Amino acid sequence: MPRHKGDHDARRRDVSAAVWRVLSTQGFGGLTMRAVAAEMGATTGLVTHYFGSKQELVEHALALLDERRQSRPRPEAPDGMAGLRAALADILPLTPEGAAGNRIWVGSWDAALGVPELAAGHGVRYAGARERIRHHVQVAQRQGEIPESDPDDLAASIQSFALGLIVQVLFDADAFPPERQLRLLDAFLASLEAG
Amino acid sequence: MPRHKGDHDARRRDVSAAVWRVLSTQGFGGLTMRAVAAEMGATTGLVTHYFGSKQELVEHALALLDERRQSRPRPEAPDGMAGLRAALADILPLTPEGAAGNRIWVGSWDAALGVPELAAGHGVRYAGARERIRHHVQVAQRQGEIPESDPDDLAASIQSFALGLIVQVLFDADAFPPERQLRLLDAFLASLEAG
DNA sequence: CCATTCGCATAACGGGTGTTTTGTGAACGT
DNA sequence: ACGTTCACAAAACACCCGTTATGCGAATGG
Repeated sequence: MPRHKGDHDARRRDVSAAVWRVLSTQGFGGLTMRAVAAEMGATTGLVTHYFGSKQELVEHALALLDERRQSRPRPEAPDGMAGLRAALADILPLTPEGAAGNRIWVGSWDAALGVPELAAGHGVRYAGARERIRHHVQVAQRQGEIPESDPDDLAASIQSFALGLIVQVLFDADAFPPERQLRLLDAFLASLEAG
Repeated sequence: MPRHKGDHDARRRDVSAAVWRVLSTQGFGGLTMRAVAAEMGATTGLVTHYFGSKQELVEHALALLDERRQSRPRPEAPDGMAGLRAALADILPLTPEGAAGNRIWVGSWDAALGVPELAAGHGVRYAGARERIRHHVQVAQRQGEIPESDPDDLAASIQSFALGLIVQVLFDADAFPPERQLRLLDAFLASLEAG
């Protein structure tokens, strides 16, 4: 008979948080059962108690990456240009937490590209993101904020810009403080409006 | 007494090529001495004979990445907009070889971000790339091809676009055939000209 | 020819990995 | 009060890693 359901889930979240911390400092190459255990001052017995295997643990971490992106506090998400700007600003590593998430995300690429099935999963994810961008683009075009041109290509370009900016920020945070990130984003969006 | 200097160096290149192949398929997470040896149908004894340690082997592989970028056949590299387009097109994964190089490059990010010293090295590299882009931008501005605005920001935006496009191509090659990559690049550069 | 050196296979070593097993004290139901 | 179940530590397991030693056939040079 389980003591309390909440306790178990709460502890599981603790382990999950430790995984998150290890990933954000050591990357996937440094993610080991013992590292996670040490991160919470415990032994591997605890980790395997809540996550049966390492793969399960990694999958949970990757699922969290998605989850956190989707369930962000999205105060007002209008369509069109304003919504696009909000969505992109939400992705950028403007805060330490955002940087950690992006660092983990970028770090997952090496392992993902090595496993076709994982790579395909990422590919689908990015296609979905482009789809959402495309929606904003089309609304913006309908409202006359952006001149008419292939919305798929525009969406791909916009996501290219955001992804590449994230990578550069991770490798040179000093050169890309939050205000510059937003300035670059706004300038890019303005160039879209000018066509 | 060495048999022939050429033989030794040639064999070393063979090992290096095997490392390249392993990296482009398994990533850094799958790069092991035994994997390299198996890739050339040999044993780890051969690998350690030509590269004393794994670190030496990895460093050689990363040095190759830089080398290949710099010593590309650069037929005509004018300054300004044309040179910028050539430089960016040269980086994109338009061919299988280009895709392999970029896949290895992207794959190195996880390990690099985990070691501050390596991360700083990448940061410097990207700053250098931005510097080169900035040069083209300033020439283009002087020639009136691009309206005046902060060249540093422009360079950062341009590199963002290129980097992000590379990542998207790696994860969904079918959606980004070479002609679309170039079309997106040209459209992006055109939007710069329009300001 | 023969001693030497090279090229590499073979195999061992210590250490780190994911996983499994075992043990144990505390909390719970009855 | 007691047997059961839980949460976790402790330790053992087999495996894979990078590295190092050993051995040996073939080529080389005197």
